[in-house]
Amino acid sequence: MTRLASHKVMSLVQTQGLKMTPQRRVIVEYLQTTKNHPTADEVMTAVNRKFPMTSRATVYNTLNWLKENGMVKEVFEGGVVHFDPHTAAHHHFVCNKCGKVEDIDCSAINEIKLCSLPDHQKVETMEVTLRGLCAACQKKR
Amino acid sequence: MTRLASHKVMSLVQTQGLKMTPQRRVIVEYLQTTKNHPTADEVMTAVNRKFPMTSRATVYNTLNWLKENGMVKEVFEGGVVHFDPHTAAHHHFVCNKCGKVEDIDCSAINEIKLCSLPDHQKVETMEVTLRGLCAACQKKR
DNA sequence: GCGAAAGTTTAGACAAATTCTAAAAACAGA
DNA sequence: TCTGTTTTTAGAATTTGTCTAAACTTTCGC
Repeated sequence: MTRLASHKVMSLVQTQGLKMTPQRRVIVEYLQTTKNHPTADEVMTAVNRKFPMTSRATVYNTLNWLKENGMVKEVFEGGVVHFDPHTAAHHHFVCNKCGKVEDIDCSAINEIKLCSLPDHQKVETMEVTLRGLCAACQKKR
Repeated sequence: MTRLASHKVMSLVQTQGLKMTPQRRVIVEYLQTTKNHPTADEVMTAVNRKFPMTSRATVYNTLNWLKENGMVKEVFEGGVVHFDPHTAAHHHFVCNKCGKVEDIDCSAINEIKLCSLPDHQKVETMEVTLRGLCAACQKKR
């Protein structure tokens, strides 16, 4: 369940000769504490609660930088791009009704066995997306 | 390997009290024959070869209507939204190098067994995304 | 601490993708 | 054919994301 870790961000900043700014700090903090997979817009809103002048460019630059360095993953669910700060191997559950995306621990899914692929592709990683009804939407029925 | 079937579209049209127009027919035909996962823009271009006046709105309306009725799936590849007319249960292989997406037949992946989910979500469908190197990119090495 | 060099942020312009709107056109049934 | 409804169309509007140049911070040697 490895989440985005501050010390990793700090060492990235150092080894790349970058600077740690308050904006970057707040974006990383928000990603660390959120339970969801926020959209760029949700990150924007959260950051603006602390720094009302933060521009879209800063949010996108920071998210893209984190993404390029493997600190967050981009996921597409319900027609919208989300950012997932949970980068260790894991899977997703998407609610067909409310669109919410939840992390599913690797251990919940038994070993997946592949038969040989038709085109002999070399598989490096695999991820499973489950779809259905989340707990909350089941109750609403 | 079920692909978008005309008779299913026809019965959708009937049960929903809609009309089968030439534009809808051409969009469905294009989706049936393409080997790829086209973007909305590619569908637009294809349809305009037969009906040069077809507007964006019509293309998007039709694609969204097909999507809402489960006749096509929206997939996100290389930062762009594509439409996948191949709706029977199947999986995807994404090349980490060239970004190409290939359909993987269900039979290539053995039964996936779920342990009980932490939050008791009700799973309806599951799909696997494999990532690695496609045949072409392996050769280029 | 101070100041210079480098990296960063900002606001707004820009671009692409998608949705919305109002009027014109096409369809299906009487 | 007439009528009412559904569709299509062109273009405007919105959304999402990128780019730019000028102003501003951070870092680091002094």
